[in-house]
Amino acid sequence: MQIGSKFTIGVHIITALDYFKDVDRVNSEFLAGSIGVNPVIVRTVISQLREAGIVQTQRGSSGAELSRRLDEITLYDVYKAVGSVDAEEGLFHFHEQPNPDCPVGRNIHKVLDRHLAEVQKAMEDSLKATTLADISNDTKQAVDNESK
Amino acid sequence: MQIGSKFTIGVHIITALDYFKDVDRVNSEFLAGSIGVNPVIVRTVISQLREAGIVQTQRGSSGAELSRRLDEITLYDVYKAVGSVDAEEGLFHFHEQPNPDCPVGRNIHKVLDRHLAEVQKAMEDSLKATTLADISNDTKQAVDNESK
DNA sequence: TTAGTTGTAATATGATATATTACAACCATC
DNA sequence: GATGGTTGTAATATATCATATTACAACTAA
Repeated sequence: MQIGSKFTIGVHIITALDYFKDVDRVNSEFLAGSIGVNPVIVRTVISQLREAGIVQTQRGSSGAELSRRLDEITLYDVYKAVGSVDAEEGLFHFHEQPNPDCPVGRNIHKVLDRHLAEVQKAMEDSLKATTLADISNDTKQAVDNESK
Repeated sequence: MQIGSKFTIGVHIITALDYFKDVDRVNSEFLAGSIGVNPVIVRTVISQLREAGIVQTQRGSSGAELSRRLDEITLYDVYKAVGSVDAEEGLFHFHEQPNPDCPVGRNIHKVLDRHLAEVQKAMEDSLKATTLADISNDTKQAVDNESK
């Protein structure tokens, strides 16, 4: 299994919105061209970023704007915004019908859950350690290095 | 998305193999009954645990045996054994066709990958922190507490 | 020899991710 | 205020994957 590409698409969108902030017509079609996906996917992800307060948009007019500074947006914020992992279900899918008539079956769930919640937290905390400013800077530097 | 239930099924199997080690006929059907899935799923997961050197089995005869002590088996070992996350692909699915004609498009992948590899490592390291002995002990204690 | 079991292939089914079409609502501008 | 471009979102299609199920050969224990 994998965490869906909407997460990396979200990061790509934000990075591009900053990179091309002085360029006209950075619309969903332009972004879709850079990302390599359908424009509707871009609009969907942008909608989710907007609901999360990360970008602002205006219907009918082109181009989303960032609502916060890049160093105030973490990978975790994007991950949450696009719903990479369902908040109810969690990262790990537990088998759904352990047998309540079996001592192991009726206890394993709550025993394991405690540990798995920690694992998920470790992952999410790690996502919080990187900001979109880091990604943006790394990207600009990579572009600079190309011309050498 | 979620990490498939084969992972928690694997943990359940190992816990049950230990819990019922003195019981006869702990075969794939018995385990399937405790877990609440089809016996073929159990046999498949046991096969993967065997390939990973975690259990031993004998064709035709009932009951798998643990190859190592519970405190020498971590959640990470089970996660790896059942292939919860493809080793090639990684935890995060990157959008596959970023545009090489766009400076962001042709650099975002390698920039992000470095950070995402760290996130995945944080998750996996956290899985290493719990052993099956922990799960087993917690389960036995939960069973003990039931009779109070 | 017989009954029970494992290992695995083959297939079915359902869920989910992504792509695509379509269109109403909206904006900027001439 | 008419026009062209755009967003937001619903509806649908398609492909991939997780899980379930059937089937059976290989094997073991008695």
